[in-house]
Amino acid sequence: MTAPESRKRGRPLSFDREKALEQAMLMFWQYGYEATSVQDLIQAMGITAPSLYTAFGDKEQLFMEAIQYYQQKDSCQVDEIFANAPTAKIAIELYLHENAVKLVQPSKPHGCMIVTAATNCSTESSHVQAALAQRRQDLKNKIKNRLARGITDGDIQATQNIEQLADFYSSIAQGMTIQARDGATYAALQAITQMAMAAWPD
Amino acid sequence: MTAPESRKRGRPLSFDREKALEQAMLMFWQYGYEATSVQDLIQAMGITAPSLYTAFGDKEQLFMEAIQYYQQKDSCQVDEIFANAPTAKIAIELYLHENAVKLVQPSKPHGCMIVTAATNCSTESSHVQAALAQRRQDLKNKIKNRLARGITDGDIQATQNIEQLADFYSSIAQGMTIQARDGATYAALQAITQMAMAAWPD
DNA sequence: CTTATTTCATAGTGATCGATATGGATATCA
DNA sequence: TGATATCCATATCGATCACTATGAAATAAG
Repeated sequence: MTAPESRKRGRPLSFDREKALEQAMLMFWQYGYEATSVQDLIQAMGITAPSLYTAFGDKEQLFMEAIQYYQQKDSCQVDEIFANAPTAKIAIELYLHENAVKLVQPSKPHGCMIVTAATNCSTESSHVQAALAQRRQDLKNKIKNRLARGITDGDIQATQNIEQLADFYSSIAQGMTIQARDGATYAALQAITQMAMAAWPD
Repeated sequence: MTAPESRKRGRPLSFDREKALEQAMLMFWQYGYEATSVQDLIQAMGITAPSLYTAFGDKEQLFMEAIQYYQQKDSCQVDEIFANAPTAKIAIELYLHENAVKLVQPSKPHGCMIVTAATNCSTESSHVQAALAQRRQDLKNKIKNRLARGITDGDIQATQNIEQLADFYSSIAQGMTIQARDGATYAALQAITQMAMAAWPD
């Protein structure tokens, strides 16, 4: 019962779709959604405008795919980190450390794309802005859930306000992004991580 | 030796320049430099395009004036806070508290304009971006100087790394800005402040 | 008054924005 | 082979971008 080898009918793509997507991601990552023009994109991707629109829909759909690609390739694998960490405190610390690594990758834009790629938006692309805000909320929820597991596991006291803790540590990650954008080194980001962990309520 | 009462010659301005500047600031604050069009500006300011260009130069000069106006009217008066605080720790705590107030003013855009107004910029306005980065650096230097005074005053141990402390607390302030943009309440921001102060090295 | 100076309102500048119509080129299918 | 499907290249769409040329209106100086 194997599915038929349904190969596509017409003329095949003359470019590597994933490589083109990666180039688009790098542009959006560095300049943000609106400040990156379609002209900029097709130049970086090495294709023509009609090719972009047939392969990716429009600028917004391309951006959404770029965001997805970014989360898969260039951001923290937070699910994995949280699942494997033995305690909530170690989970947060490992996350912040890994975050610091991702924020200052050599020959990549600095900072987190989810935080920076759609801060300045006109009303026409407010739903793009909202989509990124949702992803930031998703991360905060993941942090909160990991802290809740810490209470279940017994490594966090049940009296702790995990909502406030989640707010604090997601705020830390976001502050590190601005610092990275402004030229902070990996060492400086790790120092911020270290200080943030000093605020942990033991 | 008083200067002569040099009144301007031609037709006087038919609008309140400061009120127009304030409206422009609000637009830039909310949407950022590039995403705010001149059309948006003149509509909010209630003037025509030629009036804008005569009174403020061009879009970039208007933005720079708006930034200055923002720092005078709607951001923390950090110099005053730092000068009057008895210790470095109290100085930082008062600053973060006051920052939280400014980040979620009712009927004003949330978050700090210096952090958010030029994150997504094309290469053409990279110097606008650089100007805001410089102001963020200025703030970090002020924090560092206040911490250095703490060592002089004897309320911080001389062994403390004030560079790292300044990085951390400016990172906190910037993280709070993103939280405010994403809908954090005043109480939530104060909780972040409280946790950040728990990291203070006593 | 006349003259000089500055602002105002109308209208429109070239450039760039995101997106596409058209038709030829290249592939699979029968 | 012919029919069908998809992609590529050229050229261009209307809308919007920041900005301004033109001339009338409003003030001060002489």
